[in-house]
Amino acid sequence: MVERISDAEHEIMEVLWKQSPLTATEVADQVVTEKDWSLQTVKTLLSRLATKAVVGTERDGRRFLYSPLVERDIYLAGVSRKFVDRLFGGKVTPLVAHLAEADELSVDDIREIEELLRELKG
Amino acid sequence: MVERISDAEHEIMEVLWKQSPLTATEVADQVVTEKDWSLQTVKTLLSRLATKAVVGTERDGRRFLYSPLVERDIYLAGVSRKFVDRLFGGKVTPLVAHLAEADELSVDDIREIEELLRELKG
DNA sequence: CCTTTCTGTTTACATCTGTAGTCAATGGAA
DNA sequence: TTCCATTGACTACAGATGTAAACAGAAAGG
Repeated sequence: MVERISDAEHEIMEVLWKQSPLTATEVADQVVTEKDWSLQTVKTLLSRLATKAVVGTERDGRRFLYSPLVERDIYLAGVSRKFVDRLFGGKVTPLVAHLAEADELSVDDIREIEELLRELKG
Repeated sequence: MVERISDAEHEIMEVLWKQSPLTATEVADQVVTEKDWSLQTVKTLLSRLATKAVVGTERDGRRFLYSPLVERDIYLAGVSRKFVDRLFGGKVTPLVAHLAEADELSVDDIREIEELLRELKG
């Protein structure tokens, strides 16, 4: 069971999933292009993630190098599951239906998903 | 933009979406079959939802009748959108792919979704 | 050597959440 | 009329979260 990751923490994880290991400063540099957090904030988030054992630390002289300990896929799977369970009674179909009705699905999306499903069956 | 609804609040909303208007006690009775919350807790959650203008109140003598002010569909659409945006870069296909890979999709699910997509195109 | 600069650690603090307890008014039972 | 049960309002309080400042040790520059 992966520990819960908050929204802000998730931003940090995305950076590390894209590239790692990174120092706190490097993470901050990446993240700052999106959000406007101070270096301190990024450090706090990294500590919290380290405490949760979601990122690992490796000493490099006087500083740390941070890397994810949880794979993005594993994490996403868990989160998706919880999401679908909570809002759609565990069924994916209503979710897709919903996104479709809300015009969130383009024709291309539909084609893509159909293709995907075909592969799944094959 | 619908105000953020917390997990506990969402439970309450589900009850009201199923049936409304209801008194606090009635909501508590419904909800208690699932969760084990005290009446007080339910009342607090109802107040918070009322403050956020997500449920409306209508006086009925000395008590209130509560009803949702936000449609379930609208709410779900918003939440789904945010979810897909945040975790899958706004694309639904990766989400479906993900659920599929995690064996979350049964053959029946796949058939259902295909059917749904067919209708969408038609 | 002393001062500045990195970097992690500690502390802070407001807001949100989950989960109630308490209070005061009020309406119904006796 | 007196008292109890019901109901909303107010208060509480710990843990999570977002957002950081302050501090302390080390490294590097002068």
